[in-house]
Order: sequence, then C-alpha cells, then structure tokens
Amino acid sequence: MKVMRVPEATVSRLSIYSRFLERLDKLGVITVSSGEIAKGVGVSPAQVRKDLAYFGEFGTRGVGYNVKDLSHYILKILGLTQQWPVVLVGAGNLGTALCAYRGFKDRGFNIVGVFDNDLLKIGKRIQELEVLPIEKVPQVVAENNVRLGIIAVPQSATQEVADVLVKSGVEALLTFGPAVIHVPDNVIVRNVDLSIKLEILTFNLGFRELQPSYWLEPKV
Amino acid sequence: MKVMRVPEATVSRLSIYSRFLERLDKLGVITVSSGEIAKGVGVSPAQVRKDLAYFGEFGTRGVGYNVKDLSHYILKILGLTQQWPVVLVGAGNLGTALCAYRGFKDRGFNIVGVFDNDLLKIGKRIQELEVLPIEKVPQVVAENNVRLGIIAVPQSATQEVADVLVKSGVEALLTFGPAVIHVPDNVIVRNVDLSIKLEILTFNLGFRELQPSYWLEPKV
DNA sequence: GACTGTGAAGCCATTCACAGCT
DNA sequence: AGCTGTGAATGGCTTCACAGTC
Repeated sequence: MKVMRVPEATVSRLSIYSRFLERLDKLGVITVSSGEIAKGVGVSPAQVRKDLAYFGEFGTRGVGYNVKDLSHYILKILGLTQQWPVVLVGAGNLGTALCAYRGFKDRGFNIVGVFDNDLLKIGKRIQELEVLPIEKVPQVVAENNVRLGIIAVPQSATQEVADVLVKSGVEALLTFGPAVIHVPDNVIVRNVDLSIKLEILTFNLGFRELQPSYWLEPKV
Repeated sequence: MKVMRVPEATVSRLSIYSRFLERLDKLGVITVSSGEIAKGVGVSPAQVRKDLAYFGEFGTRGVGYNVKDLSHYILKILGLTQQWPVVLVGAGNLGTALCAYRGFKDRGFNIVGVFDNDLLKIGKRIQELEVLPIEKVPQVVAENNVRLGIIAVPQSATQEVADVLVKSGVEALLTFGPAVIHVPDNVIVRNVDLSIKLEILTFNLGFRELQPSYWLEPKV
C-alpha cells in the first residue's frame, strides 16, 4: 500500500478551495486554473496543485480544472458527500450561537442534540431542539450514529464532558477554550481558542514597534 | 539589531504556557521545569525551552523557572501587561456569545463597542453595552484608542466591515467564517473558521478507514 | 501557448544531544 | 544530579522549475 502523509494545512486549504469552487459553480464558471484558485483564496498556484496532487490528478494540462468535478472530488476527500450528525454539549452563549451557525448546515453538519447539566437550561428550545440533560448523550449518540461532538462548556467541565462523549462512542471532538484534554488514541481532537488568536494579534502589535523583524506570517 | 523570526506556533504556545503558569501560580507553585510545563500542556520539553529562548534566558540551570517571573515575562511578550479595548461588529448569535465570553476579560480584552447595521439589533443591550449603528465605529475607535477589531458578520459583509474598521484606524482584525478579505499591509488579520475545524475531523474519520497512514497530527 | 503534475531545492520548525551552570 | 540553553541534525511543508499534455 502506498504510504502517504497529508499535511493538516493541506486539509484546511482544501476546505477553503471547496467553498471557493462552490461559489464559482454557482456563478456558472465551468473551468478554473490553479492560478485563479490561488488568487481567489490567497495562496500560491504551486501550493494549490501540490495540495490536489496528494489525492490524484484532477486537472487537464493546458486547460485547468472542471469546477463541478473538482468541487465534488474535494467534498469526497473531506468526507462531505454525506450529512454528519453532531452532538453539542453546552447550551450557554457559545453553544447557542453554534446551534444557529449557518456555516455548519451549509457544509452538511446537523446538530441532532444539545445538552447541558444546568437545570435552568434543560428544557429550553434552541433552534427547534430541546436542551437535554447530559445523561441523555449516550442514547442520542446511539440512535443517530453520531461520530462528531462539539464541547462548548466552561474549561473546568471540558474533560468530564469529553469522557462522557468518548464513552458514548463519539470518535472526534471539537473543543473550545484553553482546556487541555486527554482521550484515547483513536479519538481525534481539535481545539479552537479565541484568546490565542487575539494574543497573536497583540503580540504582533507590540513587537512590530520594537523590532519589525518579529513580524509573522499567518499559519492558516 | 539582532534579526529574529518567531514562528507563529511559538506565539500560540506561549499563550498556552501563560495560562498554565497562571494556574500553577494560583496553586502556590514557586518553581517549574520545562518538563513539567511540557507535560501540563502536551508538548515536548525541548519545545518549551526553544520557544522561551527566542526571547531571552528566563530559567536557572539545574533548577527551572520561577513561576511568577516567567508568567510575567510571557504576558509582557504577548503584550498582555495592559488592557486592550476591542470593538466588535456583528450583534448576531456569535457576536452576542463573544461579548459574554469570559476568556476575553480574563486576558485583558475589553469589548468597548458592539455594532450592527440591523435596525432590529441597534439599541439592544448586550452585557451592559448598547448595540450601536456601524456609523459610530470611527467615533468609538477614536475615543477609546482601539487597535483591535472582531468581525462577526455574515460572509458577504465581512469585507466592507473590514474596510470601515481599517479606515477608522483599527490595526488588527479577527474574522470569523470563510470570507477572504483584503486589507493594507500594515493591518494584521487572523481568521477563525469553525467549518474548517469540523472538516479536518471528518477528513480524518473518512481516511483512517481507507488508509491509516493518512492520519494527521494536530497543528495547534 | 497555456496549464498541470512532480522531483528537487529551499526553507522553516521541531527534536536531539550535550555543554554549561547551580 | 538536575535542568537550562543552544548548535546541529532531522523532518516536513512550500516553492521552484521544468517535463508532459492538450
């Protein structure tokens, strides 16, 4: 079997290319070159070609890529040719916002359960969903074959919620905030930490005054 | 002048170390080694030492680092020894959640203005702040010496909001969602795209079934 | 002529391994 | 003995440059 490692940065960019291609498709564009994609999303043409080359040959030399086809291939690679049921734990401000977030639905992510352990929140309706007690997680996960979980609870509760989700069979977690969590090797975890992002900005604002060479390039 | 480039990944990790150190300090811990920090936040000890080495020598050989001192140095490096006034554009679900987000206040980020162009939202109160019309951005930015802006509006409005903020003098932007924006070179932009994060998860779930060697390591 | 696909080169970040200090 | 600080080695991602195809 051919062994290959795909950089995570490549996967992130595929997600970006994918949405650019969907926009082109809606505009009726038939063909696109790596240079046009590159310009549209702010990377180099070689980067676009290299990213795609990890997965096959999708273009035609001298011509470019068929927008509809490439768009479909990338969705396939990302696993987005299906709908993904998702459970969300945490019905606070952030959880509520995530529930309503259009970007998830657009990409095939359906939140099928919202949970909390706060009696004041349980029973509330958010976007047609009733907030359920944490104890119902295993049942909802099982009934809906849920593999993805989002954790939007205070830092101190993140680990125990992760444990519940993992025990229920969820295989991949998205967490928010600074909590560092421990899960079995076969569970995938990614984190979003908004303070880190702001601190990257303040770092740059501070150091560019002192020493221009500290300036950094964005990572994604 | 000594020329140095600091990897952005290093800055992200400093932010993580910083919060770990604050926790240790609250627990009354006086001294910590690179190995203990490494274990606490899930990186290698060499990585911790290398990250710190970009900025100076903060430790004592044979002993380790003084928790309070190191904590302070890192805050200094990140520019967090001051409070940062921030403006937020977009008073929808996400904007509301960001306004209430404790993690910002904890790190010295104060949202001093919330703006929207939706008449239904203008005048509403969110966390002691009245939602103001976009037209008031320049005034609030000027009065509060605001250098940081957060944009939590629909993709289609992101660029024009960025233009308003830049024209008002904001120097660094945090945007949400898939919009690719263009700003002058001296403005720093970072982006948070939640769909990308979920798509990294589905990519991994899909490909680990087909080909285990596709498995990826997290980037941050 | 235009554009893709790709090996090679270049560059950047992480890890190693050890000298240096307490 | 224990731990930091750092040059050297490694590994991985990006860019280059060109052969291959339409």
